[in-house]
Amino acid sequence: MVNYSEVKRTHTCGQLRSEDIGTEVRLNGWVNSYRNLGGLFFIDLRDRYGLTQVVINPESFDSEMLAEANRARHEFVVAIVGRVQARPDGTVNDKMDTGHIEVNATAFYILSESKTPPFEIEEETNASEKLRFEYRYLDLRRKPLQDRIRFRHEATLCVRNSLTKLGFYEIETPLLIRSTPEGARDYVVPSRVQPGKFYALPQSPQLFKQILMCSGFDKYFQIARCLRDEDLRSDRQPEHTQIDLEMSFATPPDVWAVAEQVMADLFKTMLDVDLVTPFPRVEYSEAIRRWGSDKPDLRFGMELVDLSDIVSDCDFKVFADNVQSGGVVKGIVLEGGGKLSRKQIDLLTDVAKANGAGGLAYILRAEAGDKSPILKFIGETVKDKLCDASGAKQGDALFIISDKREKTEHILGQLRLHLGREHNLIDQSKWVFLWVTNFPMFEYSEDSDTLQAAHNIVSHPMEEDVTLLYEGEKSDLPLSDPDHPYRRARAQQYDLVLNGWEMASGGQRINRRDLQEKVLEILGMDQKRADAMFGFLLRALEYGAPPHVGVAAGLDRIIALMTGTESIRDVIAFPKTTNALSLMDGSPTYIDETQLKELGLSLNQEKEA
RNA sequence: GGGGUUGUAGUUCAGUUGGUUAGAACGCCUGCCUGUCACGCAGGAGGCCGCGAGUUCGAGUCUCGUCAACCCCGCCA
Repeated sequence: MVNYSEVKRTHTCGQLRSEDIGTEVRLNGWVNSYRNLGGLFFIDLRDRYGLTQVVINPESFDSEMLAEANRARHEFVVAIVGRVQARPDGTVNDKMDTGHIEVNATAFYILSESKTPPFEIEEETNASEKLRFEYRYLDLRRKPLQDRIRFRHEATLCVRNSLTKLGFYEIETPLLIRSTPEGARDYVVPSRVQPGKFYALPQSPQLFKQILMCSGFDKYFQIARCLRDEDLRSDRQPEHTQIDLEMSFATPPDVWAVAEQVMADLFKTMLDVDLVTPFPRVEYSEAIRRWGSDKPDLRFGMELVDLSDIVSDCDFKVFADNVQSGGVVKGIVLEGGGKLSRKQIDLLTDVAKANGAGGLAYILRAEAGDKSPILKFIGETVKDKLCDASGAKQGDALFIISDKREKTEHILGQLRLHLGREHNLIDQSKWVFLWVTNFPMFEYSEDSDTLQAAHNIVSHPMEEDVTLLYEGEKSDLPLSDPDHPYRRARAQQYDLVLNGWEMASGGQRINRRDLQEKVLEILGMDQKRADAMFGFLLRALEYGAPPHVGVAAGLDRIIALMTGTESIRDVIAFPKTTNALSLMDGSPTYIDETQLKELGLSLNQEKEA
């Protein structure tokens, strides 16, 4: 057994260049590949910094050590001692950063053996995620993952630097907090010292950062872990990381400027991309109206066109009646879509139906003439008007949805995205940021006939809409009516959207107890319950709470977008599956009876054998 | 909670109408090979066809259930 301190590396595997020729070096690393030519023997040694070719010449090697070198296999950890030399003419490898040199080994030691890995450690693997998650330590050895983890570190550092320069303090908030079961489901942690009671893991540091504002910490930020017990997606993990920040004596434009500065620094530092600030801003209502989404992807056009007026008294009852009863008829135009086949149209209809549409009307403007299943109902005149109004020209396709306003816009928004992707209308090289502002305070839930916070219970109403919160209780309108005062109230609440992804969300917070209580009341929370749940915040608001405003940005999504991957699982070292399992450590697990007993818990469900 | 796709060698996949001994590539093992870098050549080992029932003379293939991975809807203030 070799004494490691004697063979510890002097250089990394990505370091050596032609200037180092002649230097005596020691390298440590993993055997990335080996090529035994029957005597002459090559090993590519890998570490996080790169690859270096080691050549082993039997003539300069004692037989014992040669046998050892022959024993080396993929992923063995080895140490070599040798001299850097130029590669012979014609054997330079331009694909490698270290391709002009090699290390001529004089000694070789196996530091740690490896079983045959379950999948090959190479740049592009086609191993399933299931297998990659189970052996995440091997998956993480692959260059794309190494690069993304490095990128994430540097990006996070950049964010810390930017915010520090802007005068923000990084302050940690607790992980064990009280459960406030509004919104997402909490992960809970039983207390041993207080049997029967539970902590919750934070869905975000929201309330604590507001308390910090009350404490006078002007400008706060945190790279904060947030936990939500909800179903997963490729862009959702049970634990994700937010760049969370809050500032006092400020208004939304102040926070936008900070967020824009952080993003601009980040994109300049990491990608050498110059972002144009300030980012465009659009009101929520306008975003919905024009793109059918509160997070529109503006890398392509295809805006929604309102066609209601044209069809309000046409002979096609489906359209006319819908408009008469308060619905809308809107459309989008696919340029060059006039030649879509029946089958393609059927698929689009499926997309529309999956999003709640009853059907999908269309007009195909082909050379042979306009084709449309509704032509016989609407007639030539109305058809021409529809085409004119929507800008559908010869060769284009116009898709039309007729339903209630919200539903119509939602369906077309989804259809727009689908078409954008399907027909490659999205310029992948673009970074299009957008602030969507003035979200509604409340959202109506049809299931329970109640209102819910559209984003967050602490959002301050638009100043001019505060009175609506007090008019609402006197209103005769049902909550289901979009004209109810509560539903007309807008919040000083905004999202930052990048390429159709919600990247950040924030708002002006309520800093008065009475207003906060009013909002909680509208959300159906009586004073007692509000006090039990949010009493600590309400009390803090009674002792001089400064006006404050903040934002939280999803770090995982930012890194995913910046590194060009669709899934945030690719930028998290140890992600969970869509069933919230960690395949590597096998969590979650059952726990011992003694552990349960200590916590005062019993299961009402039989354990598996 | 609902819908979809998938599950066969270590890995990625093929496997006909239900029919003899389930194939390929890569990886792995052995041998040969002194300038390879996707090294090459020759040979070899390797299978609970996810799991459990059922139909059938006979199931990788058909049916039902179940588990898991991924995708979509719901959900995610």
